[in-house]
Amino acid sequence: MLAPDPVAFANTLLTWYERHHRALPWRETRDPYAIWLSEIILQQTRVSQGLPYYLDFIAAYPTVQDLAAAPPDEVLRHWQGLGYYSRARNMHQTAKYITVECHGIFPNTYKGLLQLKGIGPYTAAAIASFAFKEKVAVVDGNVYRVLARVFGLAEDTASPTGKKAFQLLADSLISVDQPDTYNQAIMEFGAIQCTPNMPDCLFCPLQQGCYAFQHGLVQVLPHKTKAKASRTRYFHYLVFKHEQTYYLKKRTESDVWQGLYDFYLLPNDTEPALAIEIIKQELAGFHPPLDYTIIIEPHKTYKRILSHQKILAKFYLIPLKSRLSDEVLQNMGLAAYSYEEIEQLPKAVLISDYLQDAIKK
DNA sequence: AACGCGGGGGA
DNA sequence: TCCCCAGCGTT
Repeated sequence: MLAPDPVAFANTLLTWYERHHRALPWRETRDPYAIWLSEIILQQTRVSQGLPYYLDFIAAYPTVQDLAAAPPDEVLRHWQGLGYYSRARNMHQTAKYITVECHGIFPNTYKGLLQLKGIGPYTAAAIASFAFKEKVAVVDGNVYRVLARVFGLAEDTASPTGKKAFQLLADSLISVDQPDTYNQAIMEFGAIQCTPNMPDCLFCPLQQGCYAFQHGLVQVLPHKTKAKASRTRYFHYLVFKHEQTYYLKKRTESDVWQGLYDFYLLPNDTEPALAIEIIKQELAGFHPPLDYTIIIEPHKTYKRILSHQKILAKFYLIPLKSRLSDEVLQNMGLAAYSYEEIEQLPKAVLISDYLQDAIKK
């Protein structure tokens, strides 16, 4: 059984797309800014999860100039809950670059787009084709899957040589007349028809020419290297509270949730059994001495599963009888915030969950 | 080349 | 549980 020739392959996808595609707001525009935003949001993110964020973000920042002018914390606050926060930080940086250095004019070629921070091969191809009709093929997780199965391409999608092979094949297949719609079509086909598990092979228009289907390899392709096992981390938060204010800290280190706000965190990953002793030692070492009476030990452990680590967090509430001194705040990187101010700060879902429980009581 | 980076949903 | 998602930047 031969693989379909390029023209037949593209035409089959285009015909399928016409019938089955979803109506999505970023498909109704040629504005490179709106397309850029949608593509950044959809990196490693399902359409169903990203769509509400897209609508909120485009309403808050309708133009690249609006985004460029926004305060960083506010941008991250809109991104809150979506994860991979470097996407928002890089996007903000690039918005400022485009506004100032490019006078608000988007680079309009694949090569030019690739220079921008946060825009890699996939996103450059997506913007170049969708906004400017450049004939360059997108290669994302969907495309890997469709091409690996239909053409029997067994290269590892994670290796550089594998990536090259897929990009080469993808570029050889892209429609000359409709590169933009073709790119949409192959991704949509991967998302709806040629899914990771239980693809709908029975009613697939490419079934006859599909290498994987004909050879019983649908479950095997594409080849991927297994993800590393995740590690477990114990987070012990000291929640300093004075009257109606909490003391929070902006995360600046190279770690999860960079740029977001949380509480004072015990250094390293302290074993749960040792935590309370270490906390008492830390509190005893304050200059000037800390004005507190009790540490309220948590009964609950908050759990977050990230793709690469499992975080088990406990929050030790420390009600203060007087506010922390400026010296202590300086040393610990803390600042006081009212409930209303906290609501406006960008926070990881873990922190939002805790605050929800804590403030409700 | 390998690693780090979120959060959610489906099987 | 495990896998995967319209990937990218850093080391």
